[in-house]
Amino acid sequence: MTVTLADVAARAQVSPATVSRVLNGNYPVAASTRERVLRAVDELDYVLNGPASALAAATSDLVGILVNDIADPFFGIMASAIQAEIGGPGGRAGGERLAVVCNTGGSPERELTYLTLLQRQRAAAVVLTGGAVEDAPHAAAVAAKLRKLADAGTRVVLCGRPPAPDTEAVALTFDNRGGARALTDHLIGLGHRRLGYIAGPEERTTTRHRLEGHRAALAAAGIEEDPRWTVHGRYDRRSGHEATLELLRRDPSLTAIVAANDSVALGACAALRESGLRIPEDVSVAGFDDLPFSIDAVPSLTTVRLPLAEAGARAGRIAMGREEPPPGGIAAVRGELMVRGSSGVPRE
Amino acid sequence: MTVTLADVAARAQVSPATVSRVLNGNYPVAASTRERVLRAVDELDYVLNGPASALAAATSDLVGILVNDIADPFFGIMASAIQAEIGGPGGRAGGERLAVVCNTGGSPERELTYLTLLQRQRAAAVVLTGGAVEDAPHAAAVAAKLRKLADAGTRVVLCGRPPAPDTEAVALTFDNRGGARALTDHLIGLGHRRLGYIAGPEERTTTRHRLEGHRAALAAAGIEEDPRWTVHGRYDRRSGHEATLELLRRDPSLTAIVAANDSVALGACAALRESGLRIPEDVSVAGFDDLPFSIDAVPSLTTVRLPLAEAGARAGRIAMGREEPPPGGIAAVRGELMVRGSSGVPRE
DNA sequence: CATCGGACAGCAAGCGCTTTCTAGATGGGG
DNA sequence: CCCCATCTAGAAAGCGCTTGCTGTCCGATG
Repeated sequence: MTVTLADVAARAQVSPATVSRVLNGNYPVAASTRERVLRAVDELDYVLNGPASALAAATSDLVGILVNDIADPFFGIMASAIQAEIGGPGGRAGGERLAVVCNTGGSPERELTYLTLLQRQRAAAVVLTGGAVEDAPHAAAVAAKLRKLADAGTRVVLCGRPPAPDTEAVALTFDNRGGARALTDHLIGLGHRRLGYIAGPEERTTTRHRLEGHRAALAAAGIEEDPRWTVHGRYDRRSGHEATLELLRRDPSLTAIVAANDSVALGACAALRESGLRIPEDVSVAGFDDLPFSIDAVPSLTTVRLPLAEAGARAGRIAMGREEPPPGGIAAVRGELMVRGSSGVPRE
Repeated sequence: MTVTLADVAARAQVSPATVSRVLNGNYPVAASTRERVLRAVDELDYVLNGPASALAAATSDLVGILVNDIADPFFGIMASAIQAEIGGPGGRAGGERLAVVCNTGGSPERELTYLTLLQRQRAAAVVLTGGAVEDAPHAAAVAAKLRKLADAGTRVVLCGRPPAPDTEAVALTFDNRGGARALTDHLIGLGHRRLGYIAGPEERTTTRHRLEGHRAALAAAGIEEDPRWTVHGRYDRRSGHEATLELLRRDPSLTAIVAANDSVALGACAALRESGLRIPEDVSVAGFDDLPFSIDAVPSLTTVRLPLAEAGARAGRIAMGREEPPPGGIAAVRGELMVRGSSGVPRE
């Protein structure tokens, strides 16, 4: 029924071993023989059996990319960059690898299951993107999994994620703390003293780091933070909308709102506008990430640009062994403050 | 080194066959035996070898999702919905499948290569999303590939993509023509007579269908189209920005601009604003797709909502054989006109 | 009490490929 | 002119799992 290596070998009048060697190209085969084999492959329309070769060679050409939310451009951009370097079809890399992205939906269990699935497939490499969940047992489970993957020869790279201790995983970490600090510093510099903060989900590292940076800026300026000024939500627009209304209810005198990311900031803008407040005359708004749509917002969004594509590309290259990992296996990727129209001098 | 089925069997004092049956659960195994096996699996931290079982069973649990651009929420939303139904970890489905998304970047060659890679992996199903390229040889090559995949037992579903003739592939097609028609009808109804159109890349089905719908509306209203009113570009914001400036240069008297999709529309809005034109007082703008950010634009975008998530979910279920394919293997998915602030009565 | 059928468990034959080791050529140097 | 180094191709042993078929044990049946 299906064409096998043996069929090709028969047609080309060589042994299966030779066909295999032609296809893998890592063993000398005479040019004439090679050509004969390739012709047979073509004529029979032969397609290598992936599982069989993975089994025999004890390695596969699968590379996994884990993302929290595939519908979010934040992850889409990174995934795209990673994949381009992994070299799926058409990539810069030579061999054809199946770069696959797995959507964890932010759930720790799914993350673990995907990791197991990739381990099961004997993946060549795995790149984990996005913040981790701050749950000790889960973190330990993930670390154990990563260790096992590394043992099995799978290269592990973390992109935009804190390092995993006791692991061989290379980590490219975003400097969320520093970016948030710079952002709030900017707002304080404009004269703001009462700043609302819409944070992400409580248990995520990204959430915590950004919040810490924000608070560090407040502390440095001698501003005592009012607990009512912080609201937690999800990393989406809707959440920003709701949280803003809540903040406004709690303290109508806020002059600035700092959001966990750009989507949240956009939701905040909508809520402010609906409440009859002008941006930035009445309230300044700031986001984080600098996704493509942020510059198109009206007014355009003040935010922190994260080099998502660059970091992803680098992670991809490291995963493929085409770039040296950073010393110590850890590198911090810095963000850049982008001051735009949504932030201004506070009223009064 | 690595733990194998045989190791587990030895530890549980049963034969490898029994362990396999416990793990696959499709053969009667006494409860006590099963428990003993599971304990051994746990103690040894055993992970099934995917390639080996795929080889032996001649099937794998891999499901491929092809998208044009993973960084575009249009595809992200569909992919997410498909994946949720495929049942990757945590999905509704029972078995654990590795749902993987492959980024073709809109390139026909990559698309083909990914298809081959999936065929090589003996994928259980493949879902192709997004418009196809209108190139006869390529279309034929894809059709041939899809036929081969189907022959090998891979279920093939097209989501938001025109049917592939002579193929067993099930197609869930977006009614781009109808949506575009309704959108332009709306604009004409408001009184617009000079409408610019920013189309997508020339050779894509989606581009052509939307443009045809637009032109049908013009024709029905007896409006003769000026060739200068159409500009082709890519499906991104930047393209919308450039194309709008070009349209304005060609004919400053345009009162409406219809964009190939929402991202393009946003770019158009930015360009109009920079040119000192108000939306919709001076120029109305319309998009397509109704992505999440469209409602947040200022003014919010008049567009056509495509039920991306619903269509993706359905495609996923069909791919898993959990839902009957539509009669004839083809179903049209209709869009819904969303009239918002960016469209209004033309000036003068 | 002998027999029969059902419920489990094991044997062993592959699945299609890779790779080590071996063998046959070939050709150049001593 | 023979031998050895160099190339190239083949034989065959798995890789780790699934599954058809064959047994075995046991309670139920006549």
